[in-house]
Amino acid sequence: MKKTCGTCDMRGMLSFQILWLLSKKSMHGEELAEEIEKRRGAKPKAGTIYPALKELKNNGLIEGRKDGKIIIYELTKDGKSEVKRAKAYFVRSFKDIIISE
Amino acid sequence: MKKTCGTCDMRGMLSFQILWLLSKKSMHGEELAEEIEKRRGAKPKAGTIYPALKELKNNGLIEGRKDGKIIIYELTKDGKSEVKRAKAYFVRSFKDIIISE
DNA sequence: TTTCTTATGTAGGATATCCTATAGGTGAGA
DNA sequence: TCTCACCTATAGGATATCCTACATAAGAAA
Repeated sequence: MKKTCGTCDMRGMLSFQILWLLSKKSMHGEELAEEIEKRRGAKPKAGTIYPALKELKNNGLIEGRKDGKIIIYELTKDGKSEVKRAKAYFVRSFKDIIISE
Repeated sequence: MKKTCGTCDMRGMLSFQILWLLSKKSMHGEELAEEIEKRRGAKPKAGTIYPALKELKNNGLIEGRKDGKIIIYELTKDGKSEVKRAKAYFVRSFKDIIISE
């Protein structure tokens, strides 16, 4: 994923954004990448998105079920509570930036 | 700064948050660290905040003026336009997370 | 069955964030 | 002047993100 923001690449948001997207709708990897592209302007590469999904799966936050050649990921119970926690932290940290529209 | 969020450490937001804070009010390093602590719950250490300030200065986005023993940082002209750009990117990327309150 | 396309996966490395630990500088007050 | 508190600063390294490049798998279509 290219550096879209000159000042800061806003790393460390990918896993959070994936979790949040999955809390709205179960999706497969490519679909997630496209949703992220809509928001960030750059599409995470395969080598970015799949390792991230693997990590989330290893942590028990998401699980995948095969559907033909694609794998649809959804939040686990732990994933659902984690996304709540993480979102609360995110909002607390950055809310005033967004509401200053 | 400790990992406050289990899922993701939300790295890469520090420089942006500094720029944004300075767009509201000129501040010195310690003050910035305290403002960030209010939002994130953890205070960036000296070894985090000063290298970040140095980098922003090297990039011509902020400048410091000595005032006794403290150095008050403020945005340069470039810094002001950069914070606008970066904020637009941030809002585009994450707005729907916050408005889903 | 062969080819094309799409989705998934991994190895290896570049880069950036952020930390611990340490040290220097400056003003305040005894 | 001497100490104390606070702010600033840097070296060095741990860690995590994200990439490029390559490889695998599986359905679609000729």
